Amino acid sequence: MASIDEVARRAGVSPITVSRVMRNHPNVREETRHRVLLAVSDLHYVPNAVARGLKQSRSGLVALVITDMVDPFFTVVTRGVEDAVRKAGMMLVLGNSDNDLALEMEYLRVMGEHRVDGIILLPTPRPVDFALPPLPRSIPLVIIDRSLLGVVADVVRCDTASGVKALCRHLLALGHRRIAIVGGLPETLTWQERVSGYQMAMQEAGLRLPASLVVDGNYKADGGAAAVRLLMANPASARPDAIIAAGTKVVGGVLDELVTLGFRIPEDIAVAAVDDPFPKSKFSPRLTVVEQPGYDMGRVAVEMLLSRLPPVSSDAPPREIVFDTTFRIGETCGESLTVAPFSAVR
Amino acid sequence: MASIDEVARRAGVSPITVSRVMRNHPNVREETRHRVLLAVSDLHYVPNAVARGLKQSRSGLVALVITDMVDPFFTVVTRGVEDAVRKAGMMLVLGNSDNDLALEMEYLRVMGEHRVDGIILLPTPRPVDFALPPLPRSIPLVIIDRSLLGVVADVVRCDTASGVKALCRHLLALGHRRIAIVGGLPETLTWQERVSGYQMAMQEAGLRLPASLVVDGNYKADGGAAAVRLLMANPASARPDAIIAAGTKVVGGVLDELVTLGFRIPEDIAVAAVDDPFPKSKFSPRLTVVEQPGYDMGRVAVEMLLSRLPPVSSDAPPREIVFDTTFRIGETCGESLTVAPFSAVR
DNA sequence: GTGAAAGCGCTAACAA
DNA sequence: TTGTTAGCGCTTTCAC
Repeated sequence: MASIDEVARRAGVSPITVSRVMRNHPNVREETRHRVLLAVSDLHYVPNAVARGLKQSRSGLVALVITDMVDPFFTVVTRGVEDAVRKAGMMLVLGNSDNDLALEMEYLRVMGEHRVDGIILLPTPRPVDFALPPLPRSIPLVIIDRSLLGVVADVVRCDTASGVKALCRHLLALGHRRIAIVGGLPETLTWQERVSGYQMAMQEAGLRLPASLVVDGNYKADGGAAAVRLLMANPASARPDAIIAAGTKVVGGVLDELVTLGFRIPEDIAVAAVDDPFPKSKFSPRLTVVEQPGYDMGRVAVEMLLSRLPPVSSDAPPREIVFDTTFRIGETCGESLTVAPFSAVR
Repeated sequence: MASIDEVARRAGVSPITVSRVMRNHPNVREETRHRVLLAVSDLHYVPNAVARGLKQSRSGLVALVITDMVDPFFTVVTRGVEDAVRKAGMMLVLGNSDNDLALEMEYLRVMGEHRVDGIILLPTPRPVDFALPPLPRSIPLVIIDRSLLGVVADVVRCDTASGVKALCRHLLALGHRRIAIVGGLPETLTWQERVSGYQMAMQEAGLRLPASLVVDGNYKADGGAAAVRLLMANPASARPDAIIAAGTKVVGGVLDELVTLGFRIPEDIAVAAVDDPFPKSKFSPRLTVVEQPGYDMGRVAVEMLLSRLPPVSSDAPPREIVFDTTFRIGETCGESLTVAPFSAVR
């Protein structure tokens, strides 16, 4: 593998001149530039970004540590991050923590060893008093989706409290009264936020619902299914007439379990969700959802990160950017029983 | 940011001793090790993987250049790759080429500059005679999902020809005769393979179907929708009675467009697909599909790559590992008209 | 417009 | 068991 010295020798110049040519430095005579480029192509020279990174103390890498990129919402967040990172001329290093705090810490450590220029973190749930170990060179950190108490970092998140509130109002307007909300992970602010949106809407409607209609989970499908079994085991009068699922995976478990138990949607029970596991699909079931703008959240997280990096290197106090959800009416709450866009299963 | 020299000074040893401690080299006295670790923790020392990489000519990075990680099949491939890379103690660098050949080349170049230890490539379609530019240090390359003519590399792919053949047999057994296959991208071997599986099944059944039942696309939703419009614009007798969609995105467009045009599935027309956009879902529409084992394909691609890296560094001739598809019967081909697991839309 | 010298932080090879 | 020397490939600084 040819190095800059070999190129320099072949072109009859010094290494620094080759360096200047490779970086399009203006102060190079046209004829010299030409000779250098010839040698570069002769030797198939490819600059070594590792050596450059060592010298310049910048790796050109941005890390994304996320819980699970397979969750449709996070997939889109990741894509938004990747596109923005590429447009900034950098590369994305990816790690899935799988909601494992130890693994997340391990990733942060290794990302630190690799001297990534910045880290975007979608944190796994943790004890509230859990401190983030110091990152090398105090690498800039942007937290996405969830907040982390006691950590100095920019935050990009979405106001799902309002979203869930809107969802509840919609369900109430449709005549539903015993509304349940299920599947979020205790200790996460996102779940607390969604529950509080739910409670605000109930209070506003003057309803006092039993706490048993709020069922914790783990943001996964099995938690949604378990919640359904729990709720629907009640006598008919004590069952919910609507269920709000806290996330994309949860809603899958909820729907599956309701189907398994023989309940019809929306005739027997309405279902709504935060985020759509089947975005862009026109066919059944078209879920009624509030959606977070995952792609833009990823994009903006990168922008915030870049503003903390040279040549900008803002040291302004941490900012928090809060997106709004989008409300999209589907068919799982009974709004459009007269429409039959899909008849696959009869 | 503390360097190894500062740690050495503080611990009263030489830098190489610190290096030995950090890498758990055996030849260090317990007492010395202790002193070093103390200094490490005092100074919050984090080894610099960039410097180490420069010295050792290994970056500890594996690149995945993929067309679009948002496609559910590729999402899972990516996850399989990431898990395997992490287990090997390395990091994943990710790039989405978006089926843009120039962007793919650009990614390969930059990955080369960063001296990634290996590259896993899910190639974007290209002219058959398109040559891959040389990678620096001849970085080991594993090609996944598609093959690339004229490139020396290991390949991991899936026998979708057999899968599609099985799908056709199934449709034929159910009484369908005018079977169409739609949505693959011309010039890709995957599409040629799927069409050939289709043709084998038809031949086997003694059917001679018009070539117009094979409709090219771009592996995206709009291509599937366009194919449906084209096919269903025919008089009823010339329309297909079954459509096989070539991929996860295509089947979305196919279903949507059929619904929009007012066709019922499966009463009016059967639909089947290669890969399931809604994996693991029990509710409607449960698609009849053949599935590729994306996670394992990603995992095995990494294993093949590792076998080309030190300390193994096999230089055996290129290998090709071919997975089988899994056949899963759903409800979109009319197999279970009597079952009604989901009634969201009536 | 071009180059010489020095050093980023680390580790391989060899020496003690 | 520990240290010395040298150098990975690049760019910064300063000189010419």
